[in-house]
Amino acid sequence: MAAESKGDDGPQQPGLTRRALVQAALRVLESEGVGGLSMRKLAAELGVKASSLYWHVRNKEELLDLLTDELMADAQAPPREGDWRQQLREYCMRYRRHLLGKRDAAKVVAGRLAPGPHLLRLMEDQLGRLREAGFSDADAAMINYLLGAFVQGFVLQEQGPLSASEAMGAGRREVATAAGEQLRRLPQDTFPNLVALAGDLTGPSMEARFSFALERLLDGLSTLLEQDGSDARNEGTSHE
Amino acid sequence: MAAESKGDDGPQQPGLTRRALVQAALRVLESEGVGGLSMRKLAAELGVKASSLYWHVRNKEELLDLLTDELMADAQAPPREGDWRQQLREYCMRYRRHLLGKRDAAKVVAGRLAPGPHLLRLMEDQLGRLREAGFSDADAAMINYLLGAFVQGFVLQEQGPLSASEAMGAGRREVATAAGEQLRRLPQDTFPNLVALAGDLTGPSMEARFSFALERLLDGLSTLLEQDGSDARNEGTSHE
DNA sequence: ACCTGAACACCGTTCAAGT
DNA sequence: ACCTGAACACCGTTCAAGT
Repeated sequence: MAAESKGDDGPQQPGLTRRALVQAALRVLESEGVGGLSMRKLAAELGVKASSLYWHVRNKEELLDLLTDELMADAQAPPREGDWRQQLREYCMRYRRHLLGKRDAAKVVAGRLAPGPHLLRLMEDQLGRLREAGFSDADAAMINYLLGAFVQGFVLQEQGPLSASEAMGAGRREVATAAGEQLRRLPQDTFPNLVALAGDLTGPSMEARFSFALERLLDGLSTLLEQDGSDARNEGTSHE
Repeated sequence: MAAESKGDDGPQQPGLTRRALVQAALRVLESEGVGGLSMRKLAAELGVKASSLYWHVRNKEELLDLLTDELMADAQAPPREGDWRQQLREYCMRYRRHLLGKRDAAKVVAGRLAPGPHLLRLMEDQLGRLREAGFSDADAAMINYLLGAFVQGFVLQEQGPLSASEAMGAGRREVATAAGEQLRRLPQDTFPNLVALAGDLTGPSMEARFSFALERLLDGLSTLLEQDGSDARNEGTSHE
């Protein structure tokens, strides 16, 4: 597979492109997970020895940087329909779905802000919508960061093993109800709230948790627009 | 250091307690970072061979579960003064400071929800305050989860290398201004917003970003309380 | 310019064997 | 019951050497 499309940036085909490297990394990630993504396996996927990779890439960190951007390659911005709130909601829900769709994506992306071209494209688009909605420049920049961190952090928890010792074995639902039982059995005099809210704490799906958090966040953002609808538009707080 | 206080749960001292194991792991984490925390180094810290550890702990995952809870051992709930908003703000800021204070804490804790006794203590306390503030049981449970995920996700980004290839080398400030320059140099016709907001995107400190996000979140939570201040208190939405 | 071979200094985990 | 020795199957990275 992966017939080498000769691309538009190189004069000859040296057998191994950075592009090919990253694509192969993507395949290994999908099939082996982040724990199985090693330089040696990646080399094998490319029919080459591990030491060869270091000609194209400084080290594994750099490879992961490239991979991070590649993970965003086919992410799509939502349609420009509805108000800003609807659009931001769609942005976050799509981003979450996108990350959930690629194996261990959140673990790769996790605190890796190195912005590649694919991410820049999405940032550009989102910033435009935020400014059109009436957010100040400073607020738009903050919101853009905040939403990314929010979704990434959330999916990280969602993709990781719920209770770590149960990494393999039981499904999420069983683990959750088991956790609920455990909470209910706590000593009621020292943990009255945990006992009382055992069901509320362990019942909601990740879907529901995400949705709840997102709506709260959007509520919070809307208060930024409520004051001044006047002409002092792009002079919001300056966050220095 | 670490004279073996004999504790209250074991009849004799077998030389190696789970407690001692975790304490040693904490020390190795502090001195070597999460990348340097290996079973072999941990064993060495305890004056023992790596294979011995597997008598006390199923595998490294379990060790990290225990470590995760131990990282919360000396976390403190904020004083009960001010309104709910002030208290929740303090909760989040303290949690952030706490994680920032322990090397690579966020990376260990990251999607590891296995709740140990220390975390349970904090949850119990926070849930109590949320209910007293007037949040429904379902909302209180959601908020408790949400705030934890929020702070953890945020600190993860903050503790990781900003731009990954610059893991070592330049300080955060230089990296940020360099990123700003890079944004400003983008083609203005395809990235007008990134060019215009380059300063707003790269200027704010992590402190400011966290603060902004937190206030937005708190704004969003307060809208949950604005409707019904009446008697239908603990009958909020049910999030199933 | 690009790739290999061989080595270095590591990993997590298992399991028979010791005491 | 608790710990060790030795092994297995891996890692990331370097660097002289090949072509």
